[in-house]
Amino acid sequence: MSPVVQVPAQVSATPGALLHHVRTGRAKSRAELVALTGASRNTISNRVDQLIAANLLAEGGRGWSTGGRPPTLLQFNAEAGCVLAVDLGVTSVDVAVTDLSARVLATAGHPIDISAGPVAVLAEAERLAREVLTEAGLRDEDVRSVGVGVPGPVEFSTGRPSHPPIMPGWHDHPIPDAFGRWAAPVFVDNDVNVMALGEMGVGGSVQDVLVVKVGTGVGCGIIVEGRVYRGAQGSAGDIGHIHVPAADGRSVLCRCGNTNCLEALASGASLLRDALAAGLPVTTTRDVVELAAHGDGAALELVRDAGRTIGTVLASLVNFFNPHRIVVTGGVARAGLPLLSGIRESVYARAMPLAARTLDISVSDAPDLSGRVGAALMAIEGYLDEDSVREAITS
Amino acid sequence: MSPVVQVPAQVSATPGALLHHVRTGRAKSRAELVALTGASRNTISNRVDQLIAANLLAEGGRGWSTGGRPPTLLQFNAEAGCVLAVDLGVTSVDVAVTDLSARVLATAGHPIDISAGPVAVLAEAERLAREVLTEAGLRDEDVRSVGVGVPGPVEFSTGRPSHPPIMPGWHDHPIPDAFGRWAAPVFVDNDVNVMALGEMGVGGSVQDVLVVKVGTGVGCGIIVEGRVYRGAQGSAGDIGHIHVPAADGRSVLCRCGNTNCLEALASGASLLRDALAAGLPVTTTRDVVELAAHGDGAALELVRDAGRTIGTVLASLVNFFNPHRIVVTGGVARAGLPLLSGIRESVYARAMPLAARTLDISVSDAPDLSGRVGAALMAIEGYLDEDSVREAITS
DNA sequence: GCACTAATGCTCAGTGGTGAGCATAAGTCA
DNA sequence: TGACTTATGCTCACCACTGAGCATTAGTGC
Repeated sequence: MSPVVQVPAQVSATPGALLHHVRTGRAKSRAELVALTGASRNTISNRVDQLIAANLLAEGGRGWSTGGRPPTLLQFNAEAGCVLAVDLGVTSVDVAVTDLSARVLATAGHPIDISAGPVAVLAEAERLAREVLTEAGLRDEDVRSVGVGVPGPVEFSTGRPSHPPIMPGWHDHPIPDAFGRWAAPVFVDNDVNVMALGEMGVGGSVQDVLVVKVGTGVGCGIIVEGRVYRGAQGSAGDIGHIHVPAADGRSVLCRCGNTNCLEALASGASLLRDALAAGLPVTTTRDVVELAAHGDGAALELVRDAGRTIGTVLASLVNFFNPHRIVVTGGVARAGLPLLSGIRESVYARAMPLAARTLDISVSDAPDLSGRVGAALMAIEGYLDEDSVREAITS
Repeated sequence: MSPVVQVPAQVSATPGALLHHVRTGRAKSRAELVALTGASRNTISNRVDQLIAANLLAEGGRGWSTGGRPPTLLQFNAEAGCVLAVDLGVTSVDVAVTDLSARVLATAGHPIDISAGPVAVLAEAERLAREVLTEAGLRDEDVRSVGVGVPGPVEFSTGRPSHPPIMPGWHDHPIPDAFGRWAAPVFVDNDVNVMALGEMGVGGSVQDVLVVKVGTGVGCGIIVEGRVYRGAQGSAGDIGHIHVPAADGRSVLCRCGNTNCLEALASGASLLRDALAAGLPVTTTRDVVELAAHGDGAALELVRDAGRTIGTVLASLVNFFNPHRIVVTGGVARAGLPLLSGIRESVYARAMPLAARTLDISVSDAPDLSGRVGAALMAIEGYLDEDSVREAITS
């Protein structure tokens, strides 16, 4: 007898699922939805009608004929509302309004110090949110949900930070309350998880992906089969304090108290420290990255070296996790190729060929934006879940 | 507005799901199934009747009253058939027959050399399978499915090894065909994945677990939310060739051609090599493990040292993956505490406290058996899937 | 023994998805 | 233009699950 039969992967046909299939482009017409879900034409037709009545879907002309009547194309009505996306960083807060397909309609940012505490910082975030809404010509009632990324561990279900090491005073603070002005659900998560969503994009395929954020520190978002993986305590992806043997045998003290943590040797903070030590004319990490991007030899070598160090850790993780793809983002990722080539050098040298051969390592297209886009996607997914959609079509 | 509302985690109520809930002990009566699944009493009652008629469930007396009529207890009929479990090792093949709750009814093994090729080895496995069936007093028709664990990468859907490094001649060989005598589906997977299932047990909770096999080589089975994680090419968990800096700065050549791979420094093979170099009276890895288990100082220190080395790698993986639990199994795991304490020493010293604090690191209760039990569980899960159950109750 | 409660069985109307069948719309192909 | 094909709409018998209601069984507590 033959072994396992390939399961036809029966796809759900609930209203929310149908909407999702159209949004992600997996189906563009009623007929494709029938083929994809296996549900009857009747069911699909009725539900699509409901979704159109609820203004979530719209008919958009005719498609290409394949020998008979061409299908009526369906498209997601991304203008049926908007979401607020908040990217809380260590030194700045960035806010955007996007439509329901995460297209940025307006954005604004402001330098802050995260250690100023939640009240001051969140007040600034709320101010910026009102500002971008006005700029985009939207009203408070248009806001469907709010997504917030923060640089530390968060209890996702309550939206409260959980003993964040670099956010003094934020522990257990109810972040959602700051956005009470909008009668909308607020979703809060760690910034690397949020960025991981941003890098997956709207039609994020069902894949295993690592999103490495190289900013002031180093973190990693983990996507298992298209969904964020959080681990036992929600601290999965915390690779910044993995122990790394320094190439030259030196011992570097990390802010966590140990020596030779990954982010003590290769991060925005370490780049700045080493650049200053080398006498380069810089005052911020951004300066170092800019220098490297403009081809300054010393800065370039520093960035490439950081890449090599990160790559040694990623090589181990590639063997262990065997991802389809690794995306590098965060402030230092703006340096682009020098960082990437350093990472690739180490990974391809040290990871097993089977896992490394088809592995795609790339840098984010817009490292600055991925936090906001990810927060928007988180908010959109949260808004368009099964329950909300059901509610929308029955009311 | 409040953030995410806790989802009531609606549990499936299909026949296969009901069976699963009873098997795993999540529900013990019709009433509990109603409460667990949210389905109507009617539906549950009908389906349970069908499952009883199909001989998959049985009523087993009355439960404890909570003030009214006590529930009629349901139990899984584990004697409704048996499965064959085959554990293919590098130097031996072990076969067991188990009932449908993975209880071993009979088992047998035989030394082989995996490099003798698939035809000879699988013939021996088939012979042993017939032997254990006879010993357990079972007939060929009682066999519901077959599970096979092999020491190398496998394309799960076809049951064929995929360029296995230590199984010359096995590439693409259709292992299921060797068990054609039994009109039953054959499931084949990598031995660490199989062992991971074995360590999870029948009622495996929905958790994130790493199962580290320390045998001739070192491998790792990954359980994400209760299910085996395989990665992009199915090579996830291949931690044997992660690069490790040797504590004493020496450089050890691995069979893969690189230096200082984890399994070059800490594995059954390296233990034997180092024990021989130290002049210990041993000829196999098993001898070294026995010596350590009996308290020989030199062997003990070798094992503990291997544990420390493995622990350095696991410390990184704990930060990255944040598992609930790590289970150590395989031949070397029979050494028990010395290996475990070495691993714990490194992990607790180097992993982040948040992830390490509640982490449970333990050694398998029966390292020798976990391959067979895991193969049996894989076979049972494969047999009792939704489709098979549906077929069983309608025929 | 009696009131109460919980688990289960059975019936029946209501609801929603299925599949077949028929009709229609809007293309392609010869 | 006419035959064919595909996408979609609509109707209707059928079936499975639901939820309410009623009955029965087998415990607990007084």
